[in-house]
Amino acid sequence: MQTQSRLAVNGGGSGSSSSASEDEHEVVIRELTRGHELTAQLRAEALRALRGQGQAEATAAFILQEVSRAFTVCLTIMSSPARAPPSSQPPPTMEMAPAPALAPPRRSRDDSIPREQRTTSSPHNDGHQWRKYGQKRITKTQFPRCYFKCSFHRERNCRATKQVQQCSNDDPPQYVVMYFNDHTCDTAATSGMMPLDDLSGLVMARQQAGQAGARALLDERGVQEEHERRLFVSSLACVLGGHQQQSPAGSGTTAAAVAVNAGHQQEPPPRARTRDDAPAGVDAPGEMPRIIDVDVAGLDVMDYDVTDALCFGDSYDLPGDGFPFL
DNA sequence: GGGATTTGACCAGC
DNA sequence: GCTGGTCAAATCCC
Repeated sequence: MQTQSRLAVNGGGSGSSSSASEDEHEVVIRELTRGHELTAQLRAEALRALRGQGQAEATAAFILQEVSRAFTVCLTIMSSPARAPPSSQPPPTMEMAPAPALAPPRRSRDDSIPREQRTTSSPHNDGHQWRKYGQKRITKTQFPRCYFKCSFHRERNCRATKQVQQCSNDDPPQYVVMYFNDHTCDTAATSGMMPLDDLSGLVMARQQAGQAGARALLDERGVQEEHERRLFVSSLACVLGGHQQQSPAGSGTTAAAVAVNAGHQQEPPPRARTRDDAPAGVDAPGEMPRIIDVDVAGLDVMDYDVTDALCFGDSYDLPGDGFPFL
């Protein structure tokens, strides 16, 4: 995050006083808070103005949701103790530059503050691919906690992790999902030929309903989500390009959607590998800059920026309760 | 056979 | 020493 980086540089390397850093820190938090509030107001106004306009309404809602989410993430990071302005710490020197670690450092308990936390009945539906790497029974809790890493943890050195813990036996059961570290893989579920939901939910589902039931669930959801995914990509292309493209019966794809889908078929993403595979930091062959060739109105649409999250992110349930940050 | 999941062990913080 | 987070060998599944 650039703001963080600048602050870190200014606060440490310039030799400025700690009080100046504190002021700067407060200003950043205040401005972020104001930005968050204004975004909420803008969203209300936009949705009122675009009410009943279908795709435009959904797109505006999604974009503003993402803006709001960015503010939330920044505020969470800036408010965490780890980001507190230096007070009595000596100014860092050049020798304090991060040394190459021999082993990936474990997360200290001070860093155990999640960048995001939510309670949901569908912990799997967050638009990313996760791989379970552990499960632990936590004392004084009824249900075990499951630990997930981004599937691209090794390939792209993505440090994003999440923890999923069932918190109630309601129907449907509720899960507390905590997210740690941001995705650096720049990859959401759309990039994969994997099932369109990530596997964490299936893991939980398998534990509860048995594998046969989970497979049936996957098949059913896969068909439905594939259909909805195409509709969303189609809608996005229409909105961005100002085109009102007819959807062929049963297809629901546009030229842009076809381009997206064709691209993925030509370049199937590398599947998640085991620990025995390529060393970390080595990109898989065939990786390419992640710009989807959506040739509408001359726009290049970064896949995560819009299309991924629109198709698979939290806003997948648009326009219902998919706006937890507003 | 390859990849994902399970699960006991290990490690670090408190 | 206890607890939570992660590792990695074993196992499972397709």
